[in-house]
Parts: sequence; C-alpha cells; structure tokens
Amino acid sequence: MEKGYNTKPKEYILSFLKNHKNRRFSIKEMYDYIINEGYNINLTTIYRNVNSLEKEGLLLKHQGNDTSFATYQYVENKDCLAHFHFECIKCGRVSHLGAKETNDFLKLIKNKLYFTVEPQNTYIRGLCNNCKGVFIGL
Amino acid sequence: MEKGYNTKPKEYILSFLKNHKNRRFSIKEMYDYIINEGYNINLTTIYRNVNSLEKEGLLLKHQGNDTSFATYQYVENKDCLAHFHFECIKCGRVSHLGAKETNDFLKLIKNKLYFTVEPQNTYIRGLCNNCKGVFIGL
DNA sequence: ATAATTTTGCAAATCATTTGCAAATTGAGG
DNA sequence: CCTCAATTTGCAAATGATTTGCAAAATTAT
Repeated sequence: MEKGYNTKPKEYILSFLKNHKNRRFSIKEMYDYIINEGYNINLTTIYRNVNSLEKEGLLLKHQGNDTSFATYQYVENKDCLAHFHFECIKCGRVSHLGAKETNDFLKLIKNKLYFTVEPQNTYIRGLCNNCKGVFIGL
Repeated sequence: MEKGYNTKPKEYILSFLKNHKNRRFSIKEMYDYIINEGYNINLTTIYRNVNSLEKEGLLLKHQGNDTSFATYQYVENKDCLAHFHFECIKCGRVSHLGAKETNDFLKLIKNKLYFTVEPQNTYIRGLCNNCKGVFIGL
C-alpha cells in the first residue's frame, strides 16, 4: 500500500496534460515538449507517472491500430466515460456524445443483437469538423 | 512492382485464418498453432504475410488497448466494413450491426455533432452473449 | 531446365516499454 | 528544521513485439 508522494515530476506531467486538454501525446512527445519547456525530466519517469495516472482514471490511454506506441490524454471528468466517444481519425481529438443520444442508441440496438454495450470502451471514429476539409484519402 | 508468388507458407497462413473465422490470433498464437499442426514455419514469415494480407484487405488488424501485441482476423467479405462493428472485450470476437441499424444510428447523431462517422473504423465494445455470464470485473 | 524475381529463414537490429538498483526526494514525527 | 522510513527518480540494462539484412530456397515465365 503506497502513500503516494507528491513529487515535482509528477505534478509537472499532470499539469502539462491539463494544459493541453483534448489532445493526445505519446510518451516521447510529452518528453520532448517538457524538455523544450526547460524542465528536466526522464523518459522512464513519464512512463511510470502516466501509467499510474491512467490507473487513477485521470488519463485516457489510446493504442492506435497503425501506431506502435500509446498516446495519453487528460480527461476533464470521469462522467464522460459513461458516454460514447467520438475520435477523430485525423487529429486524434476525442469528444463525446450526450447522454440522451447514447441512450437512444443503446435502445436502438438493444434487441437487435446479443450484445451488452460498454459505452466507456467504445470509440466511434470519423472526422471532426476541423479535419473534414483537409483530410485526404482514408 | 511485385508479382506476388504463391508460396506454401503464404497459403498455409491464409487457410489457417480462413479455418478460424471470427477469431483473432496474435502472431505468436498463429505460430504455435501452425507449428503444432506439424507444419514448419518461421515467425518472421508470418509477420510478413499477415502484413501483406492486411494491406490486401483480407485481414483485420486489431491493436488492443491493454495488450502489447496486435491480433489478426480473417474477414469473410469486405462489405462488412461498411457497418459498425461489435467487439467483445472478453473473447475479442467481432460481429457487425446490420445496415439498417447502422443507418438509423447515423441519422440519430447526424445533426448532433460536427462529426462525420466512419463505420468501418468504429468498434462498439461490450460483451457478447457467450461471455456475458463469465466476465468478472470492469 | 534456366534465369530473373520473390520469398523464406535466421540472426541481428529496432523501438516502445519495463525493470533493477542506488541515490535523491518526500512527508510524518519529533 | 532534523531524522528516518517509505516512495520516487534517473540511468542503464532487460524485455518483448516487430522489422530488417542477407544468403539460400522457391516460384514463375520463357
């Protein structure tokens, strides 16, 4: 049973992510950004903290189908996990569908399929408004 | 520009996957199964073939959020990619939602969000009928 | 069969992530 | 603000999945 100390690196990492809500970063990206901001930190330290922040539910971890590395994103509040997620396949930004629409959809498919849906694990993928115009190909 | 030779290993891998539709295998699993069937093959060969089969659209590649390795699955016909997918978070099996329900859902959210949904990239996650009873946790 | 081209198998390289361990940091209690 | 036990850090080395280089084997058209 760990007491959980408050360390500089841990605080720095979390505030970095909080300052970039709705954006995902790979460990390497965080590292580069943070180093660039003039704060000295170790890659391993980021791995370790990001891991425990994810377990605490403060971060969302994404493992892309095409990328070999994971990315992490700060989640404002955990309620959003009860909704379906929309993930932009271009910029990676994640937003979420309202409770009403989530429920409507769940009703819609309830008797269609022998399947219990877990919205918190579900990412509906497509293009967000920002990326609609610029995306080429698929 | 490659001509694409038909080799024993390539055929063996594809037929193995075809004989196990709706199931996903990691490279290592395929290797173990195939070796166990008495057919001699190399890990690298599986990597290479599975990669090109995926590019040809014959296989679906999955990169789990929690697993460090990819899994692959034979897809019967490419039409199924135009539908939403259901993926069981326990057994990994993928099935798909019918065209009508897919469309109903798309209509449902069309004006709710500045978002263009790509069903072929979307996995709705939950528990399939088989796994409903046995799953612990989450 | 022959030759040109692709694919295989193996070993070594690569890349993301994890682990071991000593040194540094933290926080509770004096 | 000093001390001490517990936790966290940083670095180097380990791990595990995947890729690559290269010579030998397999394939296809001629």
